Amino acid sequence: MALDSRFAPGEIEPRLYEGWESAGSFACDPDSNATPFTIMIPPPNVTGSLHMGHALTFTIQDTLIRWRRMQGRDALWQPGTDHAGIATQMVVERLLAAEGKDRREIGRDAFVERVWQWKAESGGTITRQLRRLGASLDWPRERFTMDDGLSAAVKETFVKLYNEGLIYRDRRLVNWDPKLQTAISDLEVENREIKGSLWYLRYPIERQPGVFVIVATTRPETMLGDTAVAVHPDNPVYGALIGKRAILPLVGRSIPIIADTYADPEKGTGAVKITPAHDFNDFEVGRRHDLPMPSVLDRQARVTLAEIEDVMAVVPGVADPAFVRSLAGQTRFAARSAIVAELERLELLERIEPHINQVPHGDRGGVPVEPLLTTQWYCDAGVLAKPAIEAVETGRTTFVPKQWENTFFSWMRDIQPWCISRQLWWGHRIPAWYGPDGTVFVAKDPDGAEAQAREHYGHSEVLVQDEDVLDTWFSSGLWPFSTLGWPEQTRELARYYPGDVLVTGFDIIFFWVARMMMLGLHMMGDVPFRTVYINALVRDERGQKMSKSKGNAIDPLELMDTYGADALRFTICALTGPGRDVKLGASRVQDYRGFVTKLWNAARFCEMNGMKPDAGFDPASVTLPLSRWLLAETNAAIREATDALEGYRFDEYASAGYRFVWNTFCDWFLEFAKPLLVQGAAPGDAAETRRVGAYVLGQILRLLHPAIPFVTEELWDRFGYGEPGSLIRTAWPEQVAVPGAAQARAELDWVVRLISLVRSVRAEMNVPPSKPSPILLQGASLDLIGRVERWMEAIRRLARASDVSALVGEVPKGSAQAVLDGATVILPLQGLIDLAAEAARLAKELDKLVADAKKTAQKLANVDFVSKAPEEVVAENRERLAAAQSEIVRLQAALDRLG
RNA sequence: GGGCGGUUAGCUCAGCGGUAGAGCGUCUCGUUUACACCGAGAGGGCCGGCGGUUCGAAUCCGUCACCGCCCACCA
Repeated sequence: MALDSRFAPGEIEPRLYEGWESAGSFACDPDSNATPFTIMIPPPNVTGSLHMGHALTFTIQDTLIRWRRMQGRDALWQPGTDHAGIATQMVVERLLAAEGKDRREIGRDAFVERVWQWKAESGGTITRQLRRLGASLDWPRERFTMDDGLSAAVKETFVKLYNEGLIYRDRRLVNWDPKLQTAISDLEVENREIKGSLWYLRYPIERQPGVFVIVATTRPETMLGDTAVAVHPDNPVYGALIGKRAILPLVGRSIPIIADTYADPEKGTGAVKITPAHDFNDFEVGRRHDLPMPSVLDRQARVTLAEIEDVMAVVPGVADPAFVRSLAGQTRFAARSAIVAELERLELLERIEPHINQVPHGDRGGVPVEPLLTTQWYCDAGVLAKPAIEAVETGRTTFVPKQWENTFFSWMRDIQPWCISRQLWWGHRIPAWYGPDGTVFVAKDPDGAEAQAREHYGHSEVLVQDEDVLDTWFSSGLWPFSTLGWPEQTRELARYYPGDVLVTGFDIIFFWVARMMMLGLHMMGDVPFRTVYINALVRDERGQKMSKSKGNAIDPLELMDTYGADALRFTICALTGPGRDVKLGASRVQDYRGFVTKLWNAARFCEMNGMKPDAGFDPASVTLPLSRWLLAETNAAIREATDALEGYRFDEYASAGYRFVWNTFCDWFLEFAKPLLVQGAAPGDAAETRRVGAYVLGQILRLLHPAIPFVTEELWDRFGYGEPGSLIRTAWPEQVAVPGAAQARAELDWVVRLISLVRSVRAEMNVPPSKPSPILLQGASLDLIGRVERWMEAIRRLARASDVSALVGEVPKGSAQAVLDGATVILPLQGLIDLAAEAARLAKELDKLVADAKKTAQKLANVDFVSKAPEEVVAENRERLAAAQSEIVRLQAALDRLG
């Protein structure tokens, strides 16, 4: 069965994954008695393909779920994808455009059909890629936010919230994306800094020729819809104008000059134009003063004059309706230029200042958002937020790291009504129907709506369903329970809700986490998950956010092809500390690929030396110090790894595994084992070493399986630790009782330090490895001499020693010397070392020790320290001083001998 | 404008009251029963600045300086 000289992820990984999947190894078991452990996948967009952020979050989730599964929990990692309304609709619209078609041409039903068709053909990309990563999702349970069950959950929720008055229709200003021609929520708006201008406009005061009120604006094109100028009631400059009227230039409309505290005397000129239909603040001012709210931009953000036509008037030198009419149908940008030019011509442009402002853009469409007055469906998030806030305050749900709770609170405590309707075709169509007179009937299906209508009208009526669909996040918000069968009361729902951990990025705390909390608490009466682990954001090697447009995105699939999924996964674990972001480049993955190779080669060595799994192995039965030491170290590694995972410290988990495999198992255990395994070694020792080596390798494979499932499973199978493919379901390692552990550790620790010391001296003195030297110990106890006897062979090999013995007689001339605990270590190397260099080396060591001793002595001479510091700290310093002093004596003697 | 992070070895980051750590890189040496995707060794840091608390501060508090992020209606 000899292992190949290299681990070949390309062929091994897919084979193992198929094995696990077909064996049902990822499945939860609702019938089991085990405690459930549930992670709901944040459903990736069905249009998506795996990017580095996915690789990170899903690696972490898979590591957690595999670990808990090994701990014997009934683990459910619920898979699925999101229909992603806008994103998916855009993808299919682009396809249509390539065929020269438009969705309006083919009609709603045909378009939706087309999207389903697209989903059937291309929607599996992301799930295939998740498999490639090794994600152990319970695939037969895969759900889609638009499938029948989840659609039923959406309708159920909508109807309930509507009946409770928590969903309602309202006509107000909404963020409108003119490119996609749909309303979007506050969260879908991102501010971009744009270098623009601040235009100062002169609005003539009525019947006072030559008198103007000057207003500053960043959006001169909206002036067509101005219905007032506001000044602060205490404004010293413009206060006198309150109550008078101004003439709106170009339009000729007479508008009042009103007093409103919104107008800040410090900003602009202190007087502000009010355009209620195109600015959120102005809308509020308009409501307070009962102003008209004409829209002057349509759904494509082109100028429309229908609502101001009747107020336009010719005012020579100020207003010219003919000019205004020429703007109709122009884009807001064209209209801006035209209006500014015209105002300048009329000498109504006071001045222009350069100005940097934050311009709201739609995050999908990428064009500036236009506040527009429309009727939309809203969800009363304020009411739903209260229990969600309380749940986090009382710790029913906790965030890791905890600081993210502040982010959650700050948004939830100031939450705005959530606009849930979208003017799209792809999504959950709003279950509302309208009668001929506009009466609204909300029901789960048309029959329900008709029944309501019959009751309302006393006879049947033709009803028309609302054209709009729901915000994608409405259905995602139900994900933690809709995927479990709700509104049906399934046993899965009873068993797996609430989930244990939600793993996600901070960027969707508002979009998704908050909505799940609100809807989960309201619909299910309990939080959707106990813990929210906010994972790091992936950045490139220079710390820049990865994005396609910047061209700095690293493709995880490419990395997996080159280095294997395990290397990528281990890298992610190793870099995922408690901080905020992870800088990841190909070179890091290459580095950690070395670890996978190291493990593979260590296993090869074990195999070559006949280390075979033995189910009957009893760790308590070992007698060799090496075995006992290794088992004690294994215990420590198990504790560290388990603690790290408990605390979501994936970096510490990875580093505990890394250190144990590389520094403990390979660097020392295998090296110490070599002399025990050669021909001629004591057969009993060889047998025990093989057994303990095989046992610990097995523990290593278990310990690392959650992070690097493929290479560990492959080795597990090849060695025959269990049935092929069984590691994934094998118990997580527990610490074992090791007799004589403390003594064995003390002994091995000393041998390791002796070897390291000799190596260090030889290297510093440039002694060629081809020139072994004896090691003489001066002042060593009988106990130490005993150790030396036991470890003679290992010390010979690893420290390049020809022999090790107690010093008899004088120290040979020209020896290198060092101090280890109470003994002087002497390497007779006459002729091989430069005595001056050796003297310098010893002097340097001595200086260091003297400085250390002095510092410690000073500390101990400080009365405050001795009286106030804890007893053990004082004792520790006393020991430190004593040890240093004894070492100084020995080093000084060694230096004197060199003379 | 409000809030949150960060500033530790050349690079990437741990450590968060008891005399500075890791990985990678650098330099030197090395092919010895796995591994050169390797082994051995070495060098390298007034822990951003300034104050304070403490017997003791990289670690706690204050303050300043940069860097990054989130939120916000500033004409």
